[in-house]
Amino acid sequence: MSVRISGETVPVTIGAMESSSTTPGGSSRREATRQKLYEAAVTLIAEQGFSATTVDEIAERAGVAKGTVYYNFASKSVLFEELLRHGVGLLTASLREAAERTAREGGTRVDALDAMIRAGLVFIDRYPAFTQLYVAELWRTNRAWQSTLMVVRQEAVAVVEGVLREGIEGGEFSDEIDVPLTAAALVGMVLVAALDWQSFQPERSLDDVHSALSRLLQGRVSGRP
Amino acid sequence: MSVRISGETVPVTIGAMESSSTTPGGSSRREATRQKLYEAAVTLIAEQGFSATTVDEIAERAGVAKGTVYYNFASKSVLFEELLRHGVGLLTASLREAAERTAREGGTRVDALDAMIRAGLVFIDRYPAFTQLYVAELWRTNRAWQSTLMVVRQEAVAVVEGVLREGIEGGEFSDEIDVPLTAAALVGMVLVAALDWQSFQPERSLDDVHSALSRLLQGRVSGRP
DNA sequence: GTTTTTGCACTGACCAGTCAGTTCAATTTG
DNA sequence: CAAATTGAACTGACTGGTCAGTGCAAAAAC
Repeated sequence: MSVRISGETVPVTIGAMESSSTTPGGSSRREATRQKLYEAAVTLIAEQGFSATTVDEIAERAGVAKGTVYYNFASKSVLFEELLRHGVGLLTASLREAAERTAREGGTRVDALDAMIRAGLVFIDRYPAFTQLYVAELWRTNRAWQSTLMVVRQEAVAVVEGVLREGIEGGEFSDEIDVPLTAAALVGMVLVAALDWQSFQPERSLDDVHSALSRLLQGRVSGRP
Repeated sequence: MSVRISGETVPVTIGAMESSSTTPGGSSRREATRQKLYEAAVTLIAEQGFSATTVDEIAERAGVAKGTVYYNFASKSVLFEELLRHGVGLLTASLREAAERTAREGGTRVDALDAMIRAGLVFIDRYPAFTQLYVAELWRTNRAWQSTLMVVRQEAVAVVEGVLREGIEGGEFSDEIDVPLTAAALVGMVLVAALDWQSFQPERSLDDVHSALSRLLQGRVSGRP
């Protein structure tokens, strides 16, 4: 069964619903297979892009039969969409944890931003392929998973925005800063610096990158150290 | 072959002209067709990605037959590669111009960076689709045009790095800043803030975005205005 | 005995690239 | 001038190949 919505034919899961996309519990065997498929898909799609990556390739790299892919995911797009949700979920949790830990330990909001920068770098260092793929898809229009991306992006950016707002309320930040734009700029700063680090100077340490970004955050670029 | 007219040596398009891919002169008809193809390709690829965009679509949107695409470009990849070169060339020229203008008018290096931020924003505002597509491809590995991208990226980033280095030499910037990383971070800041502006709050003015980024650059986030 | 996976043949849509033929503006010829 | 010629530019039907998704019987795992 399917329904036409704005020119796209969208499948409607009625009845059944077995495990559903959000994959809450499920048998651990199934979950392990899904995990293998995520891992295979993420690197292939990061390298080649979504359309250029075939389901056969994904199955082969995961060491699984093609039929298994379709047993676990309704389609190639759905696999990808769930992969996105999964990955950004990890990032958001990590950012939130960094902000909360800083607050708990009595740090300032600048400390919190700094901790989030580090958390972002650690994430990118650990999941470079995912980051790459996410950046490549985020600003595209007219794609099936567009709305998923927007929701998921907002979750992550909202964490940064939250810290900025708290800082303004507490008088730590100027109340003239533009919260959404500044948050986006900070995210971009970390994202692009980290991707460049990975791609073009992988020999640098995470601490190097972190301190360069800290300095920029704290306006210690112009003037003496 | 060439002809002298009023002291100038003017090339005359006679016969063959093979043309070659770099398209220096070429007949104006041909050049116009190429331009139409660039414009059609840039928006389609930005929306859908390279692999998901068909040559038929590009031809149709350009109002041209499919054969014409192959008459003008050796392949779909070559069309794309030349498009990349073309676009980044425009950006680099614009950044360089901003830096030079500031220097000529006696501005500081911070002024130069600020002018380059603005130039970047103006560029992205004018060519959002190109920017989007560039970001989506830049960090991919294993693609045919990988080397083109690296060269072309370095040209643009080098302009920023140049200004940073001059600022360090002149004592205006701390000599502890990490030039390549800071340049990448600055580019990322502008890129992501601008793309987010375009995608998620297009009603904001360029000046709004510019002043938010200026503030961040000058470390006026924490503390009073 | 139920769930999950396998292996593999098959289909129908789609698409990059080709090529024989057409158009047309500029040039040459009578 | 007009007719004939030239060749670059363009056309679009066609081809060979690829790939998402299907169907299913048998095996494996739990």
